[in-house]
Amino acid sequence: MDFKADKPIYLQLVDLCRRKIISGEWAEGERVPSVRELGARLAVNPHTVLKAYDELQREALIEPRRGLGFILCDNAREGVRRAMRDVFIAQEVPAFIAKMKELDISPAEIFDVCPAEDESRPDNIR
Amino acid sequence: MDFKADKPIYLQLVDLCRRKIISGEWAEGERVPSVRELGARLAVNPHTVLKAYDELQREALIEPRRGLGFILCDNAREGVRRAMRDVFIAQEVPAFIAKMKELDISPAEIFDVCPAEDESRPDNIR
Amino acid sequence: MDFKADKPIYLQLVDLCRRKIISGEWAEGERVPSVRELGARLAVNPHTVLKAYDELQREALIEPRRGLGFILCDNAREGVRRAMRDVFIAQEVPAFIAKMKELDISPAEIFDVCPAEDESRPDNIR
Amino acid sequence: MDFKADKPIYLQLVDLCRRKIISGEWAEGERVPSVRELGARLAVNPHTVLKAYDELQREALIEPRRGLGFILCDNAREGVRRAMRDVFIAQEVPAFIAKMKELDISPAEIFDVCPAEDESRPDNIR
DNA sequence: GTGGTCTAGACCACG
DNA sequence: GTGGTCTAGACCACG
Repeated sequence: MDFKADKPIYLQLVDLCRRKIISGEWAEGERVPSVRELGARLAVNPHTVLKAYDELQREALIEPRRGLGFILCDNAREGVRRAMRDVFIAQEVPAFIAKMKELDISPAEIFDVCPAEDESRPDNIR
Repeated sequence: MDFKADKPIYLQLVDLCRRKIISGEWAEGERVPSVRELGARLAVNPHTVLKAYDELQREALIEPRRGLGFILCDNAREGVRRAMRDVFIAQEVPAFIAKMKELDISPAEIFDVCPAEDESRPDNIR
Repeated sequence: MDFKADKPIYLQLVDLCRRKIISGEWAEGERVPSVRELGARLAVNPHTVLKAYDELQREALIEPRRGLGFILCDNAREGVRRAMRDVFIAQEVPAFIAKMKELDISPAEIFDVCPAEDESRPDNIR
Repeated sequence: MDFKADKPIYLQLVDLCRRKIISGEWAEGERVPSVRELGARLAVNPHTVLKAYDELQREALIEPRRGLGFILCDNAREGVRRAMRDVFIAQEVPAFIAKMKELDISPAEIFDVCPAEDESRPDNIR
């Protein structure tokens, strides 16, 4: 894992964890990696991992179990999914569209870049 | 102008200037606002504006004229446009598509959010 | 350290750092003094030191380690040495020679000033 | 004439004038170019030329003649020559030698760059 | 008027 | 502890 220089590592860790949650890699009700383990695996200070876990805890996605570590909360997966969808639809999509217009990029150009394997181009169906 | 808290003001200023350049609001070969003027207009310290101008200067978009201020370089507009398009196509579009898949969002949902006023979905008109 | 008045302090700091690099006083892969420490030692504002470090960073001589400070890059020593030699040979030597001619100063006069302790005038020894 | 960005134009003008004086291009007792003329020729603000002339006047190299402009003082040529030689010998030569040592550049390397057409290599004589 | 530099002091994120 | 950012204020050279 390589971290970008322009964003705090702990926030990039939060993103990473969210992705592990919605992908199901981390299962609800089970332990997530300890801060030491995750820190070692990613070559990051355990302190920094803890700061990311603090954030996840504040969002009620993980909770501490005395002597055990952190476990993934029930409904965490759906919770993250919904929250990320909301932000994506309400903020990222409009920003993306606005940037397309500003740069005068047509949808066609985007289809060229990303050939839309499946259902993304309606006229391909049937 | 309101600045977001999660990104340095001077970088947001760089973004703002780039937008003024590609929109043509700033004309090539002419003076751009002085650091004092832009700072006053945006309620930002001139020093912070200068830091943004330093970056634009490093990208060869503006150049200082002693005792006069900064001039927008020739080709700045096309240069910015091309650079921003390249980054958008090569990085932002793929990241956007990846996030769509990750969140299981179909193109249809995006069209709902952003009704694509004009040519972007020609086959839907009437 | 005393700074000359006709050159920005931060540029004189850059020169100073380059000299510490080529002399080996700063070792590759190790921390260089923090901006606070160097600032205190030289009676200069840490902000000014940071401005010098920014320049060194742009030249890929040092790189920041979050929360730790700056590290001297690998190959920094040889890189600085080569760059300084190139500039010296291509620009400073010709300018020096040109000035000698302009002022009608013979090489002999320079040897008088600078007796060339060792190998620089071998045929004169004994 | 192209001016370097890292040194005030008026000081570069002073250098230029000194060179015109020691080369004899400007003759003692005769008018030097007016600030307007020199400014136009070099594409520099006359105000800036005047600032350079102020400095030359302070060094007693030129003096104003009411209604005429400035004339080059008697002994200006020898005066400049001596002053520049003094600075060259006392400061620039030692700095040059010091830099050679610092960069580990031998006199031989300099001879390679600058083949010393005439008397600069004693063993070439006779 | 313009930018360039420097200081002093503050607050912050990071590790 | 570290660097990064920002402000306020000052002084300067330049044109």
